[in-house]
Order: sequence, then C-alpha cells, then structure tokens
Amino acid sequence: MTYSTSARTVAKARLPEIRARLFDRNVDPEIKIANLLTRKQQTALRTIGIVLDYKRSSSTVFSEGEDAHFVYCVMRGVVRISRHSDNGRRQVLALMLPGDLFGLPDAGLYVNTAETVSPASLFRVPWQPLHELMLREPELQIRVLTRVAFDLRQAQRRIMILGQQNVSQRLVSFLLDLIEHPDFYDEDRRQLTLPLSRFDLGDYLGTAPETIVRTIAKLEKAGLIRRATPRLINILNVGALRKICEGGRRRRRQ
Amino acid sequence: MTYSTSARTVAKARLPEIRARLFDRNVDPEIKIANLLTRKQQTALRTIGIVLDYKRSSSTVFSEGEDAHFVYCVMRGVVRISRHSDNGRRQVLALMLPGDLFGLPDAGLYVNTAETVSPASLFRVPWQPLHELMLREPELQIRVLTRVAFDLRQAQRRIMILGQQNVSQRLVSFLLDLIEHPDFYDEDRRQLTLPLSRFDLGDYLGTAPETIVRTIAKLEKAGLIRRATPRLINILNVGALRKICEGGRRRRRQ
DNA sequence: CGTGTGATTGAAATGCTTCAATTATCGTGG
DNA sequence: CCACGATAATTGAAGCATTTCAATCACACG
Repeated sequence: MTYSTSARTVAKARLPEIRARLFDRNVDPEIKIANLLTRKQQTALRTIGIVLDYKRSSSTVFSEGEDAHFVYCVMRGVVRISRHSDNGRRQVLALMLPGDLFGLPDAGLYVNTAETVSPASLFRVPWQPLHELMLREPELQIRVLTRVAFDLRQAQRRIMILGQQNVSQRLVSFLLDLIEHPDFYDEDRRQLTLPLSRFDLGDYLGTAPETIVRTIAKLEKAGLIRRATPRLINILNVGALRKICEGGRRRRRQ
Repeated sequence: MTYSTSARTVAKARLPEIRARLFDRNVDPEIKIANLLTRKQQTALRTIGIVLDYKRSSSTVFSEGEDAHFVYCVMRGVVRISRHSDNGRRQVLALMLPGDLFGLPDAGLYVNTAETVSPASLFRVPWQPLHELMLREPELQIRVLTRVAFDLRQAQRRIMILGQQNVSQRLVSFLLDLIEHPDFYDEDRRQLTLPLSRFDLGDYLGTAPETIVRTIAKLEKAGLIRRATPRLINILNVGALRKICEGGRRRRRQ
C-alpha cells in the first residue's frame, strides 16, 4: 500500500503483479527496514534499539498473551508467526523474513507467538519510545502504516489460498513464492531450501503433515520436482508448477 | 490495536476476548467512524466527503484493478469485500458493517472488489485530501493505522478459521459472530437474519454452496438451529454451537 | 551404534466437491 | 392480491481429496 497519488493504470491485466506475493518486498523498497526511518530518525532509534542474536531455531521471541513492550525487525533468518486456537492447535499465520516488522501490540498485548525457524538476528525497539516518535513524525508513522497494510495484503492472499486452493495448489504456491527469494533458491542449481519442517508446513498450509508429504511425493512422481533431501528440493518444471495453481477446486458461483 | 501504553495483564486467559471477533467493534469505540476524527477534523472532512445511497443490493462500489480515488465508510447496510483469483473464482475476504472503513488504495489501485449486500449508505471521502490531512494530523493517521491493524487482526482470524476448521465449525463460527451483532440477531426471538446468500456464504467460508446447505441441514437435524426461511435462522442451543467450534479437524502437531 | 525426531508410506474412514435434478422463495407485472 | 418466472435453496448420489491412526524408514547426534 503506497500512499501516493493514484497511478494512471486501468490495469485489470496488471493486477496479478500488484497483489501481494509472499516475498515481493521489492514492490516498494521503502518498506524495507533500512528505509523505515529517515536518516535523522535512524540514529534516534539506533540508540533505543538493540540487536538480538538467536543462535538456535525454535527459540521463542515472544508468546501470545504476553505484555508487548517491543517491536522487532528481522535482520537475518526466518521467524514464524503463529497462533494457537482454543483447542491448542497451531496455525502458522506468516513467515517473517529479513526486512519484516512484527510484534505490534494489540491492546498492549502480543496476540501471536513469534519463534525463530533458523538462527536469526533481530533488531528490537521498545514500543513506547517508538510510539512517541511516531506521533511527532507523520512520515515515520506512514511507513509503519504501509508495513501494516502490507501485512494485511499478505493475510488476504493467505485467505485466498486457504479458501480456494486444494493442498497441491497451496504447496505449489508456497514453492513458487520461495523461488522468488534468493535466500532460499539457488537459481543455478535450481535448488530450493525449505525453511520449514513438514509439520510447520502443514500448520502453515492448513493441512496435516502427512498430506504435505504425499503431495510432495506426487509432484515428484509427476516429474515436476525432485527431493534431494527432505529440506532440499530441485525444481524441474516451473511452468508446470505454475499451471497447477490455476486449476479449480470449486466450481463457479451463481 | 490500541497504541497505548502496555496493559498490566499477563492474560493467557484474557486472550480469547482480545483476539478479533468478526463484529467486536465495541472493543475500542474509537474505531468507529463517528470517532474516526476529532471534532475539528470532522467538519473538514464533511466538506470534502459525501454520502452515497445504494438502493439495491449487489451494487458495485468499486472493482479490483480500478484507480483508487476514494475511501469509504459504511454508515448503513453491509458491504462485501471480495477478490477474484486468476481462474475467476471469487473469495469473499471480509464483510464491512456500519463503522467500517474500506477502499484504501494499494499502489494507487483497488486490489479488492466492494459490493453491497443490502441497501446501504456509504460516506465517501476523496483519498488525496485525506492523505494530506493525515500527514498534518498524526492523531488522525494513528486512527487509520488502528483501523488497518484491526482489519489485519480480522484477516488473521479468518486464516485461523480457514486453516483449522471444517465446514461445520466455520459456519458455526460465523453464526456465533452474527449473534453478537444486534443488527442481525433478535435476542428476544432468538432469531438470526443472514445477510448473505448460500453462494456468498460459500465464497466467504471457502466451500461449495451445497456444502453450506447440507451443514445447515445437519445443524437443524441436531436440534441446534431451525430454518424459519432460508435467511431467517432460529438459534435453539447456543451452548452446543459453541462446543462445535472447539472440536478438532486435524490432529496435534509434533 | 543406539536413540529420538522428523519423514515417509499404507489403508480405512470421513468429509467435501461436483453434477444433476427438484423444490422453495421472492419480486414483478397482471 | 395472485400468478408467473427467475433466482435461490435443497437434496441425491458418485467420485475424490483429506484426515487419521499406525507402522516403518532415514538421519543426525551424542
């Protein structure tokens, strides 16, 4: 969400590129942490924020229900944002990658849980001073607003995927998203490094881990991918993968 | 998302109330349109905004891909926010009720489609002047930010529901949400007025309309509800309905 | 070289989708 | 006010997709 004047585009055709893709942080470079602040504000926040290093994966950054005192920014690694429903089941809501902001309080509390998925470095800013700075600096605030709007767009995309696609399509959507990101995809070798276990993947895509496994196996049998190791996937046919996402699980309405 | 100082609550227990429910606009009254602006700003915006009346349902307010010049606020009625995937299928992303704000531009374009679900009155504000006003008035901006954060919370709740619940649970979640809203629930008669057709309901809950019908029939056979007319539902056993949502569709992880 | 965790596979049961056909409801014009 | 047509809702039945429980395999780490 860029809060600029209207673009002169009629753009039913352009829409697909504009809609959020999982990792399209490049749409608006201002979104990135490096640019989250103007130069003068950067130094201000540098003094109140610190860098935290998480050496292990599965470290908890914060848990749902805790008092929210800090906002975090990913500098390195991957953070999993999840929430547990009343019966204890977990849903992975989003993955946070370098440049992403998370941990905004909701009525003073964290409503989600944040855990590292790999070793990670996070920039931690106390919320209170940041909040005051935002009130003084509309420019800063509008960038935070842009970030939240970006997250909303991502969340809406997840709703589309969960609401309309079957498990194969959801998985392939995820793989195609990953391919866009150099951290996970070695374009020369056409090799993808999955940042999530089968369990996490299941909780992210709203299905059982066994179904994830079977779906991967099915893609492999069809010759579209190949498992080097459980976490290393060779991409053999991107075009065919894209086609899978276009099929329909449900019939037309009306 | 209230951008106030931390609440002194440890609150694993309090969490469920804090998480967004579909229509809990009462959590923070400041969210409401009447309070979206301070008194001095209200008059300012009143002059640049106008009230639109949509007499018919299924009127299009705007479509995905169009240039976004206006932001809307629901004064009366229900508006359906939806998006079409590449293959043409529609997903209803959210329902907008009186007090809700929608139509924030994304890179100058609307990314979603907004249509009335009933006759409706909308307050329409041109985006450009509003944007300028926001830059001058951090207070106004933080209220818009709060709104977007609220929408994000709602969207995350939809992800939870679509990712973990089966169709019965999704439908019941929706019914229980509606019950909280006086516009749709006559508490004396224990009678619910559904604002959506079976098709819309299917597109909202990520399933086929036939499945919605069967699920309603199942609830009726179980004695939990009764269909007066297709759009009028008598609620016979709220407690049992709540229990349905707690069950599990998928087994535990790890 | 065990031991535990994550990954994989099998098989049965269930839930959901889909196509097709029928019935109900609602708005509109007679 | 009623009949009519269009639209929405409902039901049946067959075929898939997904879940679930259980058992086995692979691999990393001490």
